[in-house]
Amino acid sequence: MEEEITSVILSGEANTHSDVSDSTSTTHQANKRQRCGGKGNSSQYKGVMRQKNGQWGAQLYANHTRIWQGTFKSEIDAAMAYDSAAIKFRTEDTHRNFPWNEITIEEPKFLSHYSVETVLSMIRDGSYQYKFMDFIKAHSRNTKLNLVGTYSNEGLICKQLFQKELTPSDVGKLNRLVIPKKYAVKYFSPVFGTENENADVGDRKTNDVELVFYDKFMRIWKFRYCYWNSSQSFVFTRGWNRFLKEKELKAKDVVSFFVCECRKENDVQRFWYRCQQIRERWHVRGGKQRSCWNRS
Amino acid sequence: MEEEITSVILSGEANTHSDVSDSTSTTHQANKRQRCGGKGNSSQYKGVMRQKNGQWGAQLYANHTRIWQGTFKSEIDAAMAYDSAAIKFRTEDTHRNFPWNEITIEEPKFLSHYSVETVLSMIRDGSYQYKFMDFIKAHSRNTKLNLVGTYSNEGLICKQLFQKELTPSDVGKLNRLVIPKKYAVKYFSPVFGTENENADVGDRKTNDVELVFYDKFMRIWKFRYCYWNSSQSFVFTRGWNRFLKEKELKAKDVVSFFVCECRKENDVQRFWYRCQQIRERWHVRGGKQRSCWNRS
DNA sequence: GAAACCACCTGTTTG
DNA sequence: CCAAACAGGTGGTTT
Repeated sequence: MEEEITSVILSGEANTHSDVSDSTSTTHQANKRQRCGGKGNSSQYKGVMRQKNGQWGAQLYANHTRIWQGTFKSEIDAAMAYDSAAIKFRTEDTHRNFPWNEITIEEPKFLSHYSVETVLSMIRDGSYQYKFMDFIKAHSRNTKLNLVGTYSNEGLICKQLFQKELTPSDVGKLNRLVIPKKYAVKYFSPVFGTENENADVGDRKTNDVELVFYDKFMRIWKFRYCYWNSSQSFVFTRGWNRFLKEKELKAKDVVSFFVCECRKENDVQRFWYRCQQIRERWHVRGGKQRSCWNRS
Repeated sequence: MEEEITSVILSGEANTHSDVSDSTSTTHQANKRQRCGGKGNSSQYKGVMRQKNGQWGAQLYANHTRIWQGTFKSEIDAAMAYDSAAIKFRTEDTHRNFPWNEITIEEPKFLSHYSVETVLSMIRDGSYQYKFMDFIKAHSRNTKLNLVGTYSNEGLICKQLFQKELTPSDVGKLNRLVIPKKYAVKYFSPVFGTENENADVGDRKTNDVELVFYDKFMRIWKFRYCYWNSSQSFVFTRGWNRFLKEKELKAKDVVSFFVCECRKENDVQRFWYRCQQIRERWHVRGGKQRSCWNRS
């Protein structure tokens, strides 16, 4: 029984029809506000603070100088940006927001290839995580990708929401995953801003959001989640193809979705979605599991 | 030589991308205005009058009470609605807009199954013709569908526009009939609203219209007629499959299109398209003909 | 120019 | 039985 854990963090951001730019754009609407123990503009993470516009800023001090890593829609993103910058600007044994794992342990080596200016630039424009993961992937070939199953998810409590066995269409060229309606309305309705049914405040309901996940390697995955009027179905579209390819998903693999809470030093709870794929291609007992989280 | 005459009336209505509702909706744009001898708000048909919005209303009086059958995009539809209601609300020998034929002769029996309220409701929401034709189909089984060829088309003068031998693709699963370009531009250009080439008046050219036909049984047929940029071809799409199945069309059957005028008591002319299918499946002299009309 | 993406479309299946 | 849902498609547009 082979098992692979892929942690994915999701953040929903609404796309308007007039804003279909790439996700690296900063013009997207902010995430849905969530009062997850927010005490003013503070954060549970070091170097992270709430911005007036609802996003999260990351900064650190080195040599009595404030170094700004930029603003992020996700508190997690900001905390990770802090960690990355801390490796470059401070010592490796400085305080971190996230414990070292089999991925981040490679980060100092990755960072050594770039100047501090380049690192800051990559962090700010959002390309950092992609490039770091490319680096990891390139090097994981040498280690035969045996990174699977070694993730320590202490402090993480996950509850499965639903799962789906992938159809040939889900893994085909249609670049879409059909989310069964009952689960979509049950778990993903809020991301459309339709949780408030009597939306008479001109809060134009959108049925087009981008869900941002991170896998267990903190690799970022973005799925466009939308509703197709014509077929009356809920789907993941943009980004799903890439996920299929990289994870080598096949028909009859099973994707499970979870919601998780992450407990840190204090008792602040963070809510996540998590998805997990169980490969059952040969109808034998063996399988392969991946999982991802999705922050609501 | 078997012959089947299928009369089809066409009305074009433009689809906008913001209006993809079903055709029973009343939100579609009105048909292209046509000055076919319209004297104010009058109609050549009894009980039919032009509405301010360009549609056609139908009403009749029974027991000194005005009974409103609703508004219709097609003058013909309104006239037929009057006829149907007249059967229910008046005597069967009252004045009719259309002479009794082998189809409408069954209409009193069909109507006897419903209350007057139900009949009016069906007429108004557009479901009447569908249900009546379902009734006719169900009963035509008993008569072995020998309704063909008995249609009297007095007052109807048809001129063939073109014809096409159906290709395997036309009758396959592609759900489209390719309209040869020379015929499309010659006879169907107006329905795209591109007859006015220098359309600088903001008259957004559309290449997506729904053509509504009625067959000889006054059964409704709707074809989406559009231009495919990728293949630079004019096609019937939505609705074509249903037509194929019901008419049991096969490759090498021939479809002919006509334009017809319908002369009534007065000399008002109505223009129609008419299409006709000639079955030549076995390469023998025998064939089967159907025809349909298309109102421009 | 290819691949991805998008907004539709439809025939089967099914609770 | 039938409307809803969805698996499996389309042409067109963007990247």
